[in-house]
Amino acid sequence: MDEGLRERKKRETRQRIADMAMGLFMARGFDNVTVAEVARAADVSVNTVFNYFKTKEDLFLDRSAMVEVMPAEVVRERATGESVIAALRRDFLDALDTRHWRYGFGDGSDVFAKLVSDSPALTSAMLQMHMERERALAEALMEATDADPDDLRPWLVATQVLNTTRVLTAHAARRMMAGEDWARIGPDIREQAEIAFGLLERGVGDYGARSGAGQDEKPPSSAARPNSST
Amino acid sequence: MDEGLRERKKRETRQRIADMAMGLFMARGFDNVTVAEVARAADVSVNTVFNYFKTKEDLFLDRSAMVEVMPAEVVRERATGESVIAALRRDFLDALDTRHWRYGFGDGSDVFAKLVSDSPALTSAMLQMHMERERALAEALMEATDADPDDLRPWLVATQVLNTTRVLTAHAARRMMAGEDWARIGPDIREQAEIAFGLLERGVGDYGARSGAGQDEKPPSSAARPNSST
DNA sequence: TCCAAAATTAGAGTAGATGAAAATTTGGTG
DNA sequence: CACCAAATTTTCATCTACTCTAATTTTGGA
Repeated sequence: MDEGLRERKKRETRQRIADMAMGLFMARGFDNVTVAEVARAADVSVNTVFNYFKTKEDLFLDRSAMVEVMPAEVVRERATGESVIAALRRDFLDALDTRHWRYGFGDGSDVFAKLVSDSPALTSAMLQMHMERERALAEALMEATDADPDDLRPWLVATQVLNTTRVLTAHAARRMMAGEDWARIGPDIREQAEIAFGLLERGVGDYGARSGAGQDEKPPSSAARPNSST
Repeated sequence: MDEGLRERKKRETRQRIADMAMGLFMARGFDNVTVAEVARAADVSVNTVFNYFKTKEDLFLDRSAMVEVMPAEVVRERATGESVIAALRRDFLDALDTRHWRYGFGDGSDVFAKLVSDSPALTSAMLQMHMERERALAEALMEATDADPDDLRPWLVATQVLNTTRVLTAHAARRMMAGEDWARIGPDIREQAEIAFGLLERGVGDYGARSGAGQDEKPPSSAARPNSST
């Protein structure tokens, strides 16, 4: 009773389309595959494809769309006394250790990333998804802090933390795509993550301040200065 | 000798196309105007339009594309002893005072913003431009700090500061679009900008940390705590 | 068995974009 | 001035994503 034959067939059809699409995309790149080809491969009409997926990009993003709301969830479920940054850092480092795909650390994340970076359309779609994540996180932060609508801090914190993880993820992806071994990448990313979240928590400070002396090369000033909390 | 007749005509044609396009977009919205209409209005063929502008979006962004590199320039030309954040804050506040369009504070920026927010295609194009700005700023920061390619701090700082200004600008635009008077918006934005750049410089800290007491509402802790520098 | 709703398909059309080959315009030269 | 070669524009043809409407088929249940 839970799911009639009709519902099941629909789900199967949708899945078949998505699978065939992904297969073709992997083999030949997103832009080099037409929706018509996907339809043929899935043995349906083009209209049926667009019936299940609003755009061609959705064929690719289908699953990853579920990750969209996750940072917001992490914040909502954080422990008492845990700061927003602490919660998100914990989540990020956990994903790093377990090589979870929610931050692009999964095993096949490199081909995924290459597919995206090779296609302007997909890149654009990923950006939109990123904005959606920001919005969701900002809303969660507004709830969490009871901020009034004109307080921009939820939006600022949301964009800062999500762009931080985005930069970290992108860097990891770049190195994975270059064929580097995860045994080397993982620890490096962790190190960079500590720095990155440090910048977030304790601020950028006088990063890049020009002084007479040559302390510019790797400013240890702000990033490394532990001046508050924990 | 500086500019032959040929060059001048090209420039004029390009300008005529862009002007006609902008006029139509303003009047009827970006998505409701076809390239064919723009071509007819400018009295050229569709292919000529695409000869001058790679995409329809470029018809709209033409000029604003020049703003793309500006934050990077500001950093490159900052004074000795001035930190990156300080330089960009100075530039931002200056634009705020003078209502300069480079941060969307110009007089017609609201219609511009409305046009963008009403069109998914334009919104997407703006996001791409934002990423390009980030890349340019990150490169400038890499130069400025002599960072090696695997140091992510330039990228982190770049994305944080540019997204900060983006949030501030977006908020101003929203209120301008709502018809609010600049006399009210301007000072508010300045106030929010102080908070925002403060978060950047001194860090998010334990923003949103849940404690037993009810100090969550507007956490004065991190944002307001002057714990380092200047 | 048959009906009504749901799912799929067919068909026509729009818009952005690309490519190549004609046609026109332009700058310079004999 | 006449003419050539290069640059510019136009014309024409084509592709692809996507939309809409009207058949057509499939399905669940009476």
